[in-house]
Amino acid sequence: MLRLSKLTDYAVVVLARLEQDGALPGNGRVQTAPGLAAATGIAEPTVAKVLKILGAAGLVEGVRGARGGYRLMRPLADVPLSEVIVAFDGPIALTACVDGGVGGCDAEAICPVRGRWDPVNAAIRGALSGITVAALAQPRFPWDLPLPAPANTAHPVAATLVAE
Amino acid sequence: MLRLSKLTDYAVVVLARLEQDGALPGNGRVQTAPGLAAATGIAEPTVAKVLKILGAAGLVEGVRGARGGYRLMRPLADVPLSEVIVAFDGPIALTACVDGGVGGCDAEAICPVRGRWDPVNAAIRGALSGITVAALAQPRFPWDLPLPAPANTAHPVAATLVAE
DNA sequence: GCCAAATAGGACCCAAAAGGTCTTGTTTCC
DNA sequence: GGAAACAAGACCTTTTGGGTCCTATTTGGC
Repeated sequence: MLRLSKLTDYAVVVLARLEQDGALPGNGRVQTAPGLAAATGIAEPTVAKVLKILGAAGLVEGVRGARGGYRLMRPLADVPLSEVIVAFDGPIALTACVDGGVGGCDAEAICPVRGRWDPVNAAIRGALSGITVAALAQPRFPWDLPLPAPANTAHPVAATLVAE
Repeated sequence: MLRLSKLTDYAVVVLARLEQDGALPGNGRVQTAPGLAAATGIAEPTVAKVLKILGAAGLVEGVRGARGGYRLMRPLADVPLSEVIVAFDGPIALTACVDGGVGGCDAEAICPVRGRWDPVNAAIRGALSGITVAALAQPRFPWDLPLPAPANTAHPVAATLVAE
């Protein structure tokens, strides 16, 4: 349905809560999975699963043992939304037969749209790379956002497309 | 998985084939569902289903009876990709709790990203509205594309994002 | 007037994927 | 040594999409 998984949505909420609680790199603060579950209203096993995936993606760091917990590895202003989506939903591609894939489609010889989806996928990727998780979580007004670090083209793009 | 349904993919192929066969408004030419199935390699019942949905969306017109068939109602250069996606996948929205939806999420009171997904969805919609079905089907080189009618910003956007 | 061809519309079944929960193991602090 | 918390994986349940089939209706040709 062109929807991303619920876990991705939960992940954004959890990440926002971690930053709100000050569980950032540098200081020693961490936040436990049960604590995040209580704060966000998401079931605790689900929060644990989300944090594990975020840890594997390098977005959070787990501290084991008593008084352990999780902390962010980067401020959310440096985390593009696409990175979270890729961690939970896999590579961003709208169709299977894209990005140079050769096998799998038995109508390849007569398919008139072969390879044509690539710009579409690139457009989606770009749009999602240009929005940081911080932009979803904190500010009250989108025009107050700091521009993301890698691509300064991101913001004008979003602004243009919103006016669709 | 941030994928659109296979039916949407089939729809683009079928639409492209219809235009290729000259089943356009104005002239009397139509193309039958079995004929399209043979030409595209897609199973005939599936093609029939795709055509029914396209007909309900106002993209193709069915002519009943013997020597009947389907024809396009608009040239594909006037059909934004988003229109096809909406017909098969429903409204383009990455999450459930967007666009002013109030009920359904029991953590609404404490959710820090409430309403924040809207610009993201708008960006995706805009990107998909700026690409026509004709752009996916016919040209050999993307820089030869005619600019879509409603929004001339579409092409620069895609070009920028491809360079991500 | 009858038959064949083709769309219209819906119901139905199957398979795959996602969501969520649980269990076990490991680490660290008190 | 015990408790608290993360780490990793297996498992089950539910939902959704994909695909097929059936019946009704319409129209052209004989």
